[in-house]
Amino acid sequence: MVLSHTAEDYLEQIYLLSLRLGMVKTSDIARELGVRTPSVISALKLLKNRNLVHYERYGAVTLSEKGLERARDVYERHKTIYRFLRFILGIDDEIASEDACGMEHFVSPKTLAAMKDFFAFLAWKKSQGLDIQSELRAFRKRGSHIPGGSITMTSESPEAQPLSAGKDNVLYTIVKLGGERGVKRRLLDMGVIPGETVKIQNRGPLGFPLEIVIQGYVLTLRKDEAEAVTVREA
Amino acid sequence: MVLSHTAEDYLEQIYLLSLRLGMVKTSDIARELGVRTPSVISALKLLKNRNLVHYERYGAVTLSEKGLERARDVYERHKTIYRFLRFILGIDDEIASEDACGMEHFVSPKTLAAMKDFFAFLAWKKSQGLDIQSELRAFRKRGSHIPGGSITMTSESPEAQPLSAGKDNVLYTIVKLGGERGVKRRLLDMGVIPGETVKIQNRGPLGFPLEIVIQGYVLTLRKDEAEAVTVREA
DNA sequence: GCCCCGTGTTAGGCCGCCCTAACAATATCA
DNA sequence: TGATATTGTTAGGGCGGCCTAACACGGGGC
Repeated sequence: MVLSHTAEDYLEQIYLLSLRLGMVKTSDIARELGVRTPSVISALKLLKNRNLVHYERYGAVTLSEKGLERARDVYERHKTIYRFLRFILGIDDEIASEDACGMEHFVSPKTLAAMKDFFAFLAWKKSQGLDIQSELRAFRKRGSHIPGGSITMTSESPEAQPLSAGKDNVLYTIVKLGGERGVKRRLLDMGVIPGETVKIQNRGPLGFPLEIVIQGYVLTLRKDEAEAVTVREA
Repeated sequence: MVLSHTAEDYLEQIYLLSLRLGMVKTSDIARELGVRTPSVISALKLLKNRNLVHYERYGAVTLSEKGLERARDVYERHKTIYRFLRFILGIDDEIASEDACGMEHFVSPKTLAAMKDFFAFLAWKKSQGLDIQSELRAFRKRGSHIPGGSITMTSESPEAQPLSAGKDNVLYTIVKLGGERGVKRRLLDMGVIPGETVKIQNRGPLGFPLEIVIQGYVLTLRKDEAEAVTVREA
């Protein structure tokens, strides 16, 4: 069932309030979500039509079977993200909570699963005597940031060529992106954009994939991706 | 300047299209964002009123100084999240891209900074001969998930007490949450909810903070937080 | 120069979500 | 029990964002 983010927020909040207070009134929901009661009422009507809540005029709000399931799901996502932000990335609880509220409606099941796996992984490493969490904390405290920084140069020099034909350890300026939509999107996602400087630092056994450095990050480009990138020597 | 998420999406897309195609037409934006051209037009009017884009009837769309700045910011967030999801959590590019699109409007600067630090941390560890990234990949491949699982028991037995007065290594069922709003919210964020079973497994030198186990996760509770949790022996 | 076709634009409607103002029900207390 | 304060609900409006349908502009073939 497709549900708007606000609807999910209402469900989640009803769930949490029922845990905290036992019985949920419209005004509680309004206070908690920072909206006025009429907004809550109309939201409840919508949720009732979809059989997600039980609600009669002047009565208490309760979740239906389906509503409870959905609410728990949203809350589960919230918790996972919150914990991840707070205990792995080290974000303060205020901000972690806010970020989690925003992100909980967008995070895919796979990403969520990966976050949970991450916890398991850290626990496992810890049981082996390696406390990555506290090492990371210490690392951040030392104030080490991304080393190297980005090199940005724009030159008007000679021939443009596909990056796939480039040499190792030469600095290139990206001139243009080609390729079809999927490839292009992926390149842009990774930060491969015109004007940026890039270097091939390594490659796979058959010449591909390329390991490139851009803006201080190391990325891997498949052959079709490298062919879609037009560069010029910097 | 406060800007809706859709407005940010438009700016970002205009930026990316200008990088890819040089000149941006309304129809390009529509195609890319999956909306119809009239929607683009009205969005552009709004952006123009805010001095974020330059745009004349039947003309090309370009970003203003301010618009470019904002677009770069959104794109920067997108990239960081995408990279984090893809290269640290190991999500496939399709899903990572979608998730990043949703999350980019909600992630706080601190969280973003923490993600970048994480990259730096991994690079540093790698330079020390420890490749956490590939270890994590291998770990996930083995299919290890959260060990232990959650224990859920509900008993109707004796006195309720604050968790702060609890003994170590005894299983408690959470009955109720008290405390003021901030504290309650934090507890709920962490998954401390009525009905759950909890155990104190360790504590700080002066009795606090408590290290508790809930649903297989280890959390730390300050004194005020522990006092707000009413429990009963399970 | 004229017509036609594709593309860009305006007009106008719908829906979700929020609001304020006014009204209805309930609770409180003399 | 009836007057009053509190709380909940309906009515109606605004705004953002999307749509379709209808209209305007601009370039290519003749």
